[in-house]
Amino acid sequence: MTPEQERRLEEQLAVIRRGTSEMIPAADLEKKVRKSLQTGKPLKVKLGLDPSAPDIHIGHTVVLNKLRQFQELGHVVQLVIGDFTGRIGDPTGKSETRKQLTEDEVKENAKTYAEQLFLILDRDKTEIHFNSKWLSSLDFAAVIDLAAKSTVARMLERDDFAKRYNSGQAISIHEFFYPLMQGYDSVALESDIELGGTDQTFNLLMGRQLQYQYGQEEQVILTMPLLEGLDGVKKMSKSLGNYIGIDETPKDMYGKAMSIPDELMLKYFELVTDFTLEELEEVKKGVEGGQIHPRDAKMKLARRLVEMYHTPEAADEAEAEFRRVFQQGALPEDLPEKTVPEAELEDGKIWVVRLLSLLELVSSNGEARRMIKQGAVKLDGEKVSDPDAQVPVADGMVVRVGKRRFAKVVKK
RNA sequence: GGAGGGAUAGCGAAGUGGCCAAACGCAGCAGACUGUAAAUCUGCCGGCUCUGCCUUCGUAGGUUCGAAUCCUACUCCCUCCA
Repeated sequence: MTPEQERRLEEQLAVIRRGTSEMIPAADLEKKVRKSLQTGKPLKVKLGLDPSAPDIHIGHTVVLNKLRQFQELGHVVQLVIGDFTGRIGDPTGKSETRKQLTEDEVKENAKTYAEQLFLILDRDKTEIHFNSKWLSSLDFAAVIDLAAKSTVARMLERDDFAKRYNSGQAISIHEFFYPLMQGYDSVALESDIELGGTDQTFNLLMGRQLQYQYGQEEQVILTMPLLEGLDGVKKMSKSLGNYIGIDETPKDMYGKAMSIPDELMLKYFELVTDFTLEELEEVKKGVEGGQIHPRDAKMKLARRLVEMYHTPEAADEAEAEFRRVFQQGALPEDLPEKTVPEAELEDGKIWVVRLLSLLELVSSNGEARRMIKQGAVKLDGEKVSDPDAQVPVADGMVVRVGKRRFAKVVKK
């Protein structure tokens, strides 16, 4: 290698290392990158995607950002859409068997994925694969052959299998095939590197093992830390509702970012923004040393997120809005308008509870009563405290429930 | 194939004839406070025409003045043995 190549090797490794949780094995990574530099052949970096949840949130971006970095280093990304896996359905959720997807749905989801993914990834350096292409044609003999390449003991090393096994919960046989299928994807694509969250470690390792057994050079595993969601405890996920979607409105994105627990702030800075290492360090020191107010740091985070997925102007607006509504308790810029039919009125008046229901500010009359009793309801800024009150309705009246629910009345 | 255990509100989990619309925890919502939709504290948290009424404790029947609790059948889940 020329000194120039050595320098680039170090450069690449530094970028790759940043923020990663584990590299297995680190030595092989260096070997792969070295070889790529020498031969001029880009590395194939694989990421598996679940086809059933095509809404990307910033938790996903932890891994996606890393992929993007690989692309910037000249490598190629292999996205594997697990359509075959998705068609079988995931058995783990006892309460709800995951919906089995039709081919059309998978296609539709893949399209949605692509749209969102290319907000982050470079389209020209991305291959999209569907794993049904190779998995659906395996016959039973081939499946047995695949199954023979691992053991029950090995499967039980996987954390969630081990837990379920030990606590006497069921594990279906075919669940053992999930890691095998995912691993086989790597064989089919001859991947050099596979990325995933730390929870994927076992599956990723399976890819290594299978590649070895099928006589290929083994892929290197790169795991990224899991990002906790808005609750600060559980992994960010759509089903838990603790996520920030990358296609959310600036206002929501900003607000949600502000609602993460303070302790999580720095992790967000590191994993989901494009702040440089120096900027990161500065914020970290500032917050820890007390020079930067945690709220201001968080506002910076929220701002940057909006800038990344929208525009700086949108970020300005979102911030102004946040200040107005939450810091000053004022009304938001544009209130959703809801109509109240004249027929509901009697002498121009209406029962408050009924009004709140009509405006869809509450989910039931019971809730409306509760809100009123708790002093959360205001009509044009006037608190209403009697659940039985009949109130006059004026065109353009602003109804507010709590801090976040508003409606502007339009009579009809 | 045999034996046993289980199914309770969004989730987890108590409750084994009336005091159960059902403890408790989590999540959620509201209020206070603040430094923000953080943290903390307090309250609420099935529905309704709400000091009362109605519908809920796997499903369908039954016993009883009265059932989440007892009986019968069914469905689903789990464990152990073979």
